[in-house]
Amino acid sequence: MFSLAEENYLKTIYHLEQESKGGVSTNAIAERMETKPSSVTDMVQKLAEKKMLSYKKYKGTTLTSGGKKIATQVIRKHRLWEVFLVDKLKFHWDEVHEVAEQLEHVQSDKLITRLDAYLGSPDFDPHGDPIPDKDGYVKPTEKKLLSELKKKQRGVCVGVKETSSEFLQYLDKKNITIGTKMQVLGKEFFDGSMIIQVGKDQFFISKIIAENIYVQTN
Amino acid sequence: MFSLAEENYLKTIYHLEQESKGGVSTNAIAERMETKPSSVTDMVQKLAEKKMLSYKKYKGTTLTSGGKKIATQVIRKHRLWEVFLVDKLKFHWDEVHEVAEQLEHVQSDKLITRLDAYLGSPDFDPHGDPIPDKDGYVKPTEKKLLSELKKKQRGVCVGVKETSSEFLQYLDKKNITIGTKMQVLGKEFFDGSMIIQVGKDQFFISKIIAENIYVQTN
DNA sequence: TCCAATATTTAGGTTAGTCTAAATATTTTT
DNA sequence: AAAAATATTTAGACTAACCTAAATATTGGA
Repeated sequence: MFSLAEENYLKTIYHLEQESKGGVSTNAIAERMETKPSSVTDMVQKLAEKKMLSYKKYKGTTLTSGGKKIATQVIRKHRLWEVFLVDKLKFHWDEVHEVAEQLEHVQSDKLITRLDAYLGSPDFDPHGDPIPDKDGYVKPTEKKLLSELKKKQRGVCVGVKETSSEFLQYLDKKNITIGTKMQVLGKEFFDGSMIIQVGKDQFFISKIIAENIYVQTN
Repeated sequence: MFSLAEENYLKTIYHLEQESKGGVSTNAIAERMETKPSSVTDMVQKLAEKKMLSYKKYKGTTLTSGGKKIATQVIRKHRLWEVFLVDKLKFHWDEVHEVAEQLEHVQSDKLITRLDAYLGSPDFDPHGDPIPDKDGYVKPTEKKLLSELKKKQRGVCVGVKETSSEFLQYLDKKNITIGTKMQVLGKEFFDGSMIIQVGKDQFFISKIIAENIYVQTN
């Protein structure tokens, strides 16, 4: 139904809309997709004709409900495949993106239905990002930075902000991964460092670390 | 490295070479790929320039060793994905082809290595076709038609020739699937029909049926 | 062998998606 | 509020992969 290029545009526009509520500019799309603004104009006009987004010359664009549906389906597929790669094929969470980028374009409803079931209908991908359901609905989660938690508060790791190998290796060493529960035992006022409980261990982390771990509270 | 179209041409040429030893004609490729001969000529010339096949105008083409390597890798991926779909996602063996057709073009050596291991390094796909190894080597198997077996001979079902739903359903009903062991108990001379043992059952099959089941003998 | 049928290639055109360069809008600065 | 800077669009071109129609080669039969 939609070409690979069209799907990628819709996906990117969806992400940009999430990041900064409101219309998305031509240049923003071009930069994110590593393409030229003139190419973006072409494609945006084409997708607008297909009613996938609403667009006024010089005024940026927004996804229509139709466009949003396509975008979330692509994102759903991307994230399900990431779960597959990590859970089943034992990839590291920092090396799945490019492969998922390809797998997300495979067309087969049955495949996705089955894959989802096979993986146990996960709610989050290996980076902690929520997986849209078959209707494109994304559960609105209470995602905060670990650094925002107060003393005694608990949270579940649902993702990271920084994704360098160094950082991920640090987390591995501390046994922090998606789904890891943690509690703030103490917080130092002057530098924002904290002592946290993770499993049976307690240890010190700097503010920098705490600002790069997303936790879900409930 | 190679485009989707290029990979598909190489794969098709490989299959055609197997089927009828010797060079492959432009028209044969066009027919198999449901495209026009003129398009084939274009692509064949392009692939010849890339040293993927050797080609003399009006004389047909053959894969070079480089082309063979690409082709077998694509086929390897196709067949591994088919195993995944059937073994893990519980697809029926007659509905995996189109999806595998898409999955086979995903580029990632690590993905294939891991997938292969995850599936237990299978030797055959769900249709009984052999899966090339990482170097493109295809184990030369003693594959015969069931109809070629003599009385008392045993074989393991490794595939089918006919792939219509009707036929596959017939096989299901008789509990014949890939890996099913069978033995010829008796053979009728005048019409080629036979009585075979499958598991605990013995039953009659016509020559037509026997001519559409591949078995491996050893 | 030579002609007709068939196979193959060439020539020229189309579409999707990209690009550069130039034109035009919008926004920011003064 | 006009000029300068920036953002966006338009115009025209390119490539990959396809197509149709016409030209050319090969092959098989009388």
